[in-house]
Amino acid sequence: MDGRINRFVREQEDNDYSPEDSEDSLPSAMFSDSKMTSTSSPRKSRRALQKRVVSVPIKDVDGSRLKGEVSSPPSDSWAWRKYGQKPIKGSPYPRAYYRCSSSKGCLARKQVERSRADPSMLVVTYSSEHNHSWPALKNNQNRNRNQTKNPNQNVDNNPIPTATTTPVSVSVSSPVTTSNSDDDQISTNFVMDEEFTNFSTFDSEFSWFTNFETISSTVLESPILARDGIRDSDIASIFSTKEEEGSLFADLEELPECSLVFGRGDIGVS
DNA sequence: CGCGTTTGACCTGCGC
DNA sequence: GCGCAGGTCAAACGCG
Repeated sequence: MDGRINRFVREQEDNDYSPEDSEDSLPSAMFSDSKMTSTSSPRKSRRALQKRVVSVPIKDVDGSRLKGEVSSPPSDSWAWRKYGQKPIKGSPYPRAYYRCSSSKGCLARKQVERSRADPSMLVVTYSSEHNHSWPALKNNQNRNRNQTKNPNQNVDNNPIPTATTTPVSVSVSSPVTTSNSDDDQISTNFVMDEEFTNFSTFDSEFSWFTNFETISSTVLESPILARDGIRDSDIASIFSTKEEEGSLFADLEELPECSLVFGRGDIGVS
């Protein structure tokens, strides 16, 4: 992985979920209530589930390891344990299911699959939130072990971030997408990436996390905004959603020193 | 030994 | 009510 790739993040709040606003690679059924939780956990309405959908370029993932299956999931700061994989109807690519293993009892989960619209992209859907703070070193050690275990396995690589300055774009999105296809949305993302803003970020895997954090607190995709242009007021209104999103992945706010770097605006990272 | 992945079976929601 | 499809469980196994 070269890590210097833009990662296109979309955030959705299922409160406003409608089938049209999902990835076409994410069948509507996945957003409705299902056995998302174990028998020991209260079952939520599928529509009540919060999730974040992230598109991640996988150009750095060599095809030999793919063999049509889900490639390595985008790394973030957490340890994830794969607990299932399913072929998805209509998609040549299976979907992999991960749960957070950074902390016992953490309900955070994510799904990883390749985008049907753009096989060079991975679509990662996060649901639930971490109920713990920054992963313990123990997990980093385990993850490091995983990296060397078997390169063909779907494991998270979670390197200690090295700070570099990389232009990273953030897509802007409204919770309800007007586009009907991934292609539309992705192309919109690219437009926005060029025009909107740059963020300093970490190199390698951590750029992904930076985007995640940034999106969490700021910007959503918006095909409408993308077409009509963005004003400061628009951005400000989008930024104002930070508090509303605070409950989801709230622990991301509890980052260690690196969280300063994740902030918006002019960030100098040497 | 602890943690990971793999994979088939099972459970559940949803559409018809 | 039934069948399908997505999501999860859990046993088996691998790795260091």
